Amino acid sequence: MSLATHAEGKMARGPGGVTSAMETKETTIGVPQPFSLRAAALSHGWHECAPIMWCDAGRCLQLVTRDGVDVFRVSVLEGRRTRRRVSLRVIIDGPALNEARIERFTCQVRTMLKLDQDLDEFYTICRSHPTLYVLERIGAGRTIRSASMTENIIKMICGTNVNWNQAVKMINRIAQIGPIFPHYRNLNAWPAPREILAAGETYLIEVARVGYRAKSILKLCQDSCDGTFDPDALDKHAKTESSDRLLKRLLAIDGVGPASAHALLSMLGHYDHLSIDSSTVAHVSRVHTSGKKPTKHQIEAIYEPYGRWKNLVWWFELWLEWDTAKAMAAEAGL
DNA sequence: TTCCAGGGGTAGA
DNA sequence: TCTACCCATGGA
Repeated sequence: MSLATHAEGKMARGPGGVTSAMETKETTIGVPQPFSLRAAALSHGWHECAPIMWCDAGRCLQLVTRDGVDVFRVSVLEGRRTRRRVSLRVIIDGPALNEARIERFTCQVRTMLKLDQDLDEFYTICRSHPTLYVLERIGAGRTIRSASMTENIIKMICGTNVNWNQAVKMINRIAQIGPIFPHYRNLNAWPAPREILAAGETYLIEVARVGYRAKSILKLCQDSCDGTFDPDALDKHAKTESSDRLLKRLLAIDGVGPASAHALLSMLGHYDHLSIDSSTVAHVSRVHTSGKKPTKHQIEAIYEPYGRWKNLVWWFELWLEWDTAKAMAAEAGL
């Protein structure tokens, strides 16, 4: 891991109002090809939701994150690209940047972009797929998530039964509960469960406008604080448990039903359960059933041949219909 | 005004 | 297990 560093003139406020010098440090992560940071960042709508941002002009993924009471900005850019590997530059701004913190934030980036997942088998499927064969050329195939599963679950609950723009507004208003990174547009890190609890049902309903979802969000935060349920332990379970076992854990969460649970399962790197929602039905109707509304069983049958990659196959079939994906395909000469 | 969106919970059959 | 209905919200 290479490391470059310099201290900036700015000061950051620490515990008890004590200030410490803002620093900037940079490290790199090597990613095997095929990989495009832009394709991963724009793989679905999470990049529109604080504290994650994508700057298309600068081709930069940004995250406001925290360690204890300190708040940091993490910027990720593509560096050197060879035939085999892409180098990612990870630039961290914040106070008291020691090795442990840099390692912690680098791990967050790896988790968000699922960089440790081997997609060779998925790309083999894509090569003989009528539309997905372009993914390898674009460098697409990885989907973005938030580093914390607590954050992913709350965002998923906000996305139920609303159009996406409305979900983004709910999520961004919840994010405003979190501590501010004062040196860059006053953006917030994602709030801890205890901070959401402190903001209370009044904030969630009257400010964040999450409606009936407030009770589910507060219960998740309460269970997390009590130690009754640790959402972030799901990442540990995902390494050893079957998808069915993980699914049971996810479905036990208030406000998480089959569609959300299957999407969350994908965030944990398990793609063997289809996330069937209104967009799935619309996509399958357009692409597979000649405009006829398909049943759940028909959708399952269509994607069954893709085995443990079925949810990733369906998602990227839909993704390739988006204008951003079409533009990336055009740039790749496809 | 009505419908619906990147659904979930619950009651009743 | 399946179906119907209700749940807040806000854009179209």
